Amino acid sequence: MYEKLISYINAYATKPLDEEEVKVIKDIFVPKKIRKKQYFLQEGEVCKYMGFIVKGAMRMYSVDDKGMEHVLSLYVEDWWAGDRESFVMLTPTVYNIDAWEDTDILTITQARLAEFNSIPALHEMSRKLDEKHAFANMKRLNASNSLPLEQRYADLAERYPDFLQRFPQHIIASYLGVAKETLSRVRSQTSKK
Amino acid sequence: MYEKLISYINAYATKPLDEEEVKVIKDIFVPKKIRKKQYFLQEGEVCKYMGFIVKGAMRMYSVDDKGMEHVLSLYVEDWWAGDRESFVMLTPTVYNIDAWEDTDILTITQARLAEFNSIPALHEMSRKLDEKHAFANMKRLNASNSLPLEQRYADLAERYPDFLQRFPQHIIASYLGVAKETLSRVRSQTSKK
DNA sequence: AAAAAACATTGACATTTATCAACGACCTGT
DNA sequence: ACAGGTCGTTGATAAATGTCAATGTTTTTT
Repeated sequence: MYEKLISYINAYATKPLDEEEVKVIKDIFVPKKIRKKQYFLQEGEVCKYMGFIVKGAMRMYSVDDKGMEHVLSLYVEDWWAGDRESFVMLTPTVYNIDAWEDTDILTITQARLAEFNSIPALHEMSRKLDEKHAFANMKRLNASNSLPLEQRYADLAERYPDFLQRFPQHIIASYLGVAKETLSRVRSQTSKK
Repeated sequence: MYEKLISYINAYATKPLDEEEVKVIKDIFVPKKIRKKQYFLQEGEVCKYMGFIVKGAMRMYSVDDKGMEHVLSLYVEDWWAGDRESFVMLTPTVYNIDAWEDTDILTITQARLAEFNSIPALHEMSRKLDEKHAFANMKRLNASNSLPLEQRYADLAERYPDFLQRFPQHIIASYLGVAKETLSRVRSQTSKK
């Protein structure tokens, strides 16, 4: 259960976790199971936990005026699920996160994370994650304004092939910011080439 | 010159800077002037400095295959200019930043910032900035997929009225991810109501 | 096994936005 | 003062995407 998390943290760290730290990590991260279709986070709540996905798949989405869902993030193994803004600022979230498959996660609260800032590798990872998210979002934003849909889909397929395997096309379409019919047509056009 | 930066850092800090720390800050941030139209950062370079804008206005943009510019960020007083990804990872940037007005900035290098991680307020601010950027981009992404342009423009006008004053409309249009003609038409429609 | 739900595709059509071109207003540097 | 650039607007048209509806398939549930 914890091996994945340990090696994930070490991958981000300058100095790997020592035995003592590993013990602490095992202590402060609480395992949970989220069944398919169940919420991990709901609009209006404060995001109390960040969750490291050991096994499974989840999605984050918002719901607009007309009740339409807009997928903002997809998560599979080795990703973190949660709304960092809500988590850090303790403000109510405007997003929802639910499980797309039965999912095992390791959760940590803000209080416990702050408490163990003393573990440099953990701190470093957390820091780098923020940066990584900021970049990733910036790039998506840039792409959505400058690249044709066909290319954005191809990029996604290359970069995160897992997504295409594990989420249905209408979810992928929403993630790319287009109607499911549009994605369907772009795909059929592309495959004819 | 430094007052703006000091109070900016304090605004983010749990514990304000003490005198000693203020002295250090003044030491490690180097003031620079960037004249209108000059580059602060160019595609292909590593972003060596993050710059706190004391006075002036800048923009970050990318250039696509066809030579079109896409504005990703706009900066005025009290904002940070730079590509954090490049800055932190020491990788070449794909963005350009240039001055839209004559600009005074306070710059800091990655080495010096790391060196003074010991100043908690500085560290805290840097951390929170990452989060803030990630959120802001996430929200823009969400908005661009779920809100009509008219509303996105109205939101921008309300949230950052400065931008509309200080950048021409074709820059604002690019920032919103639409052609300048489209923004022009949306504006004229809106004003008729 | 049957029924229900979720999913993907296709067609017809409406809407939004991009593109290309032209024009005039307004800076701005010399 | 004027020449050149920047800026904003408008029109005509094309392209991309959204919406609505129908259909068949697959998957899930009972």
